[in-house]
Amino acid sequence: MAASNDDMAREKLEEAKGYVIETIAETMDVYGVTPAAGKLYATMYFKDQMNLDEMREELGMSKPSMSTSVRKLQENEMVKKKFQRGSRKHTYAAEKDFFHSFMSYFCQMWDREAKMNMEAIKQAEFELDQIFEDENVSSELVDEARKIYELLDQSKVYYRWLERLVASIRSEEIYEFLPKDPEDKNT
Amino acid sequence: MAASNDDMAREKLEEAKGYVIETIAETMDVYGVTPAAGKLYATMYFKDQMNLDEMREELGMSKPSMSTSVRKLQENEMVKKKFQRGSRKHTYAAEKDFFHSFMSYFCQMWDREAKMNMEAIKQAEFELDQIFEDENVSSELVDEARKIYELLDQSKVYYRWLERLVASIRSEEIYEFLPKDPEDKNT
DNA sequence: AAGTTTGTAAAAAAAATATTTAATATATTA
DNA sequence: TAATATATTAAATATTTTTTTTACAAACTT
Repeated sequence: MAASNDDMAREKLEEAKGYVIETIAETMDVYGVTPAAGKLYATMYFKDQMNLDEMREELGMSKPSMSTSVRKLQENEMVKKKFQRGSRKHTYAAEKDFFHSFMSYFCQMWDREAKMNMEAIKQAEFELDQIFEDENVSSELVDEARKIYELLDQSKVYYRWLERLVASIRSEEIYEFLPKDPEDKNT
Repeated sequence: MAASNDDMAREKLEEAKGYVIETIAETMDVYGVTPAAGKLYATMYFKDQMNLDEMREELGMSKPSMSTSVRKLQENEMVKKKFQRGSRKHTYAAEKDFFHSFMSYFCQMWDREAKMNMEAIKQAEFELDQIFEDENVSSELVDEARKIYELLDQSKVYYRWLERLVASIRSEEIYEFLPKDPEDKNT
């Protein structure tokens, strides 16, 4: 009868993992990954490490699909490659610290958003300045240009804020304002 | 010759807007919208308000496409419907405060992520507890279950943090730690 | 160095998503 | 209330994205 208890326990254990795997996979779109990559990460989350063949086996998908998914997850620093001698298979481990994944992904996104838009605004301001410098332009047009200029100027406040947000997350300063675990006196 | 100067100025003005429109559209994927919706928002950003026909005209797309895009943008609170009497056309205005869009979109996403995963973890814990309560389960299996339990317990720290982050953004407390505009003494 | 295993790139297929056309519903005005 | 204008839904089409199949390159082993 001991085996039967263990069988039931095993089933419950797998069910427990199943709930979480499914939900992580479902919410991984927040981190901009495909369903396959989401499912893969969620699966790896409960494993110590996996190689491409184990992934293919576990998810029932092709190896190149695992290869691309794992690469995408590496870009977001949600998966790390483990160097292990003795086997020629590459093995990978899921980053289990969600704070790290959060930082890596959103900082990357926001950085890109801020930099690209700041650059575009700079170009736009260059054009607008030429309008302001030309004394023969009608005042209606100058007013219109000034309105645009002010709109862009205002938006820079946001992009600069985004950049400071990114910096405070990367430096972990943000956790002084918003502690990871307010109960825990150690963090 | 005055007209010529105005023509040149007009061209520069449109070019200036063009740079910014293109880049906003390109970076709008951060806010999880389609290219069409991104382009639409970027276009509306420089307008006071628009109706569906003007959108279709401006972007050269179909009206239902504008209808769906505008609805998606409304979900993220990036566009608001303007009630105006006299015309039976609905008109819409872009939210020009990027802080508001940031809040609306990310809080929605993170809220969903935290709530769904917390719920899944609760279900998983229920299953695991049954294993712990059964004295006939082998110690190997109990250990395995305990490892999972601890992993999930640790992840709750992150989800709770996400919830507090969301709350601090919605309440605007975050701007006490990270002011919108550090130069400006008014905000 | 040859043979084998593993990983990735390129091309093709499949699936998912977005867009349009056509049809319908809703709302406004007369 | 009927006529008309506008918006939305549904079905079909097109496009994009994801996944797989196939082919190739790199790395390890003997």
